[in-house]
Order: sequence, then structure tokens, then C-alpha cells
Amino acid sequence: MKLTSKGRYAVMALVDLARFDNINPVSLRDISLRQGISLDYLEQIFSKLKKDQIVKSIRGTQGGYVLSKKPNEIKLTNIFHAVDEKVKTVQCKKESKKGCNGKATKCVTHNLWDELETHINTFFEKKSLEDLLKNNTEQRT
Amino acid sequence: MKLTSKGRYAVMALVDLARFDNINPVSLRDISLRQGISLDYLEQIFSKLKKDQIVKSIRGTQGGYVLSKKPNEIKLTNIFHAVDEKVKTVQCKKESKKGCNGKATKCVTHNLWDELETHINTFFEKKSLEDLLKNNTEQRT
DNA sequence: ACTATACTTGACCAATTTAGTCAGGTATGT
DNA sequence: ACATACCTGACTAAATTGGTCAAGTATAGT
Repeated sequence: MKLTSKGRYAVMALVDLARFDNINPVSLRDISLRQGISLDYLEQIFSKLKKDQIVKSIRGTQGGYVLSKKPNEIKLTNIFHAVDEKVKTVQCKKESKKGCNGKATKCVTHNLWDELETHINTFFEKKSLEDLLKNNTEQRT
Repeated sequence: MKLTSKGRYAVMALVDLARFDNINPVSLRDISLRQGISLDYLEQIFSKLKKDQIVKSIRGTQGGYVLSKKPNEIKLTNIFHAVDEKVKTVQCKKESKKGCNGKATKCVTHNLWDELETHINTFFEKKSLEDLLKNNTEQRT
């Protein structure tokens, strides 16, 4: 199971976007500067976010990105899914009809990882971008 | 955050061990054969498990490993800790006194990862080897 | 029409991590 | 003494990560 900085960057960028897109679209250049994330890398991330319709793009001068939905409708699950962040436990290499790795029975840890996956996904399904926004503005003194 | 097959193998091997060490120590060779894990790799894993006193080793002919504690006293947390399985969310590269990455404030996702970490650790602290054993014997028909 | 801005796409890469292998040991019961 | 089985450290191929680089295309404003 992995949670890498691609997922973290996606969340950071979207929180930033949510905070500044009240009037105008927000350019990746601005997000890049404010959050300290490479512009080129952000472009990769946003192309994925767009594909999953979490953001919309507006081209041209004064263009940028805006959220496609309200912050409370964007769950972390959606974000991670968009950027291929696998909240997925290690798979058994070959899961045949009957069991794992060609054996007749499920491997002893199989159910465990399933449970864990559910446990984590529950967490991500509850948290929305709005929750993070609140949390963040509270923090600023 | 990562959960790799080292952690998975450790759990698989310990469940196997717990099931067979009633009378005699269990050799890694047997575990290797039953679970389909490379012997050399198992040796690396067990040296870590031994260091954290989860198993004891008995050398010589008819030697092998036995659990140091009862299955219900061995939590998954302990196992993962032993094999350096980091259930740890991505860190901000430089966490100074005030904030992350040299900024004045904590990065917007900082609290999020802390929460997640706690969430996952809770799961692992509850689960013991005994739980997995039950689960597994139930499964066998 | 021109131009600056900003999105779009795809190829490429260095560093790190993972999941092992390999080659030697050392201890001990029979 | 010898087979078994633990013990240790060095090494490595493949995958992943976290980017960079280059070459576009679309659009708003002048």
C-alpha cells in the first residue's frame, strides 16, 4: 500500500485552489509558487484531476483551473482515485478462482488486507475538501 | 505510506509458525515450502522478528523458531514495527519548529496525515495473531 | 492579427526502494 | 564428524517515484 507525494500534492493543490477560485480561475503557476510544487509536476497531476472531472480548465490568458464541484462534494477518495494513488494493500500475485498464488486456499492474510483497505477507505470517504478547508483556516492565526 | 510484501510475508510466516509450533520448533525451510516464500528472504525477516523478541530461535538439528509470546499478545503493530514496515504517511521534507518545508505555517495536509496514521495504527493495535488464526481455521473447510 | 498567458501532451531520467539472491559463515543435536 | 538450521552481510535487477524537458494548442486582450 502506498501513499506518495503525488496524492499529497494533489490534496495541497486542491485546497489551495478551493481557497482562491472564488472569483477567477487559478493558474497552476500561482499554486506552484504558493505551495512550492514544481509546475511541470502539477500539470501532470491536474491533467488527471481533470480527467476525473474534479476540476475544469479554462485556457488562455487569465485562464486556470476551477473546481467542478463544491468542496463538500469532493471526497479524498475521489482525489486519490484520480491521481492513481493506490490505497490498496499488496496483492497476491496470482489470484486464481480458488485461492492466492496458485494455492488451493486463500492466503492467510488475504482477508486482513481486505479489512484494512475498507478501514482506510472509510476514512477517505468521510473526509471532504471542505473539512480540510475548515481545518486550515482555523489554523491560521 | 507503504505496506509492502515484507510485512505481508512476516504475518504469513508468523501465522504459519503459530499453527505448527505446538510441539517442536518450526524451521524456516518448512515455512518457506508451505508459504512459498524464499528461504533467504525469510531469514532476513526472522532476524528482525527475533531482534524485537517476537520469536525465539533454537539452533542445530531439529531447531527452528518458536513464538516468544502467546498469539493474542502479538499485535500486528509489533510485527510491522519489527520488520520496519512503515505505516507512516509521507513526511514534509523539512519540519522546522514552526511549519513544514521551511514555511511559516504547517502545510495544509499535515494534520490530515497525522489523523490517518492514527486511524491505521488503531486498526493494527487491535488485531492480534490470534485473531488471524481464528479467521484462518474458520476458513478451512 | 499578434502576442502573452496558460493549459496539454508525451518523452525522458536520476535516485530510491523493493524483493529478493548469493556466499559465506556459526551453533548444536545425534 | 556431520547434517541441519540459524546467522550475517554484500550485492542486484526491476519497479517506482518525483520529477524535468520540449513542443505543442487554445484563448483573451490589445
